[in-house]
Amino acid sequence: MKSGASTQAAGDEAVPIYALIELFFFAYRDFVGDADRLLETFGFGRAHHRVLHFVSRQPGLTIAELLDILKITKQSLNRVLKELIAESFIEARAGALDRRHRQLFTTPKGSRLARDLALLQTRRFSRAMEGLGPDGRERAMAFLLAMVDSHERKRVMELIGMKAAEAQS
Amino acid sequence: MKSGASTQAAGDEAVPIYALIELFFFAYRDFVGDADRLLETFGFGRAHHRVLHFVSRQPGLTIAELLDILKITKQSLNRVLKELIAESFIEARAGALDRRHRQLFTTPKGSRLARDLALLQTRRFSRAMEGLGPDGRERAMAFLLAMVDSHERKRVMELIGMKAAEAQS
DNA sequence: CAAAATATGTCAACATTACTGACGTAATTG
DNA sequence: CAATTACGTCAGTAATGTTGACATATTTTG
Repeated sequence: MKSGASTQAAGDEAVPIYALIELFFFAYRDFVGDADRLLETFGFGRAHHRVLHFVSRQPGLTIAELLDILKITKQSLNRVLKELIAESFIEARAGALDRRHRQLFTTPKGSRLARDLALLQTRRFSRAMEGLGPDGRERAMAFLLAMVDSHERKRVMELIGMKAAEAQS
Repeated sequence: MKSGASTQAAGDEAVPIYALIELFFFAYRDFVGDADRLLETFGFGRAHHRVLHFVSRQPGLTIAELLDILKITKQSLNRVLKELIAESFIEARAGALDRRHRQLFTTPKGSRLARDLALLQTRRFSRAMEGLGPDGRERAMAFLLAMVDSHERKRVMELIGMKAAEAQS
């Protein structure tokens, strides 16, 4: 058995990489914190943010498609979606082809909030990139993509419009 | 005004970096998912994980110090801590110097679970690193550290035992 | 066309994790 | 000994998630 290998996949002598575990925890906490503060001023939480984000990114999304992305139950979605619709951040129309479906769209007000939230988070990324050299962004994307479950990776790449070639380091 | 700058910090024409936002979201979801599944078999949640993790990393931690790391209220901490103590994953002893303090330690059982959880997450990191070239780990750490709030960065570096020199790209 | 399947909405009950506020107790400090 | 500190606990509330059951509108199928 090779000792000191970089992968340390063996079950015997593996040493936890505490630094990465804790960095990921703190980085994500501060990342979502940006959005949390803005959402609070509207009386919204993270659940509202996720719904607003994916509807704004994929206008015309149906309830079923949204549930599949968020992986929550329809009862759970319904509460936050109802609030977003009641306060005119999102609009639901009967499906164009199949009227049983409801297609979701952001209103101008909803689009603006979604964009403001995304820009807050973009700002944190941009600042982080400043100290990371010219290929920092590609490297960060490759790292994050590699952290995603392998069977979900293709779907995530489609969602973000990433070409397969960009995935390689 | 410089247009097309890589930082795009200006308020006018900034374009959200959706790819990074969404990758970070999915990567973190799958990362914590590993631990969630193991914790479920013990009837524990993420709150228990965080407590167990930091106590195992810093034996002798007091309640106040733990609250400061987790940034939750003592009432919130108390419930999960009580369960972890009741099921002998964590032990609380009166403070060595000041008996008002309670110092927290993991039991052998608690250490084992903490280690298993950390190894699950380490495994995901290790696999991710395989496709990222030899300096993937340093690059990932630099990226994540740069994503942390600047005023928290020093403290996080101390916690993970990172020297200042390693922070530069 | 009637029956079945599909997409969604809704009601009820419950769990986890967080919060605020108030009060109690033990130990230390001045 | 009085004040402060560290912690525990009780009560009430909120956000987000769950399961299960049932209603409604629409489309598809036999």
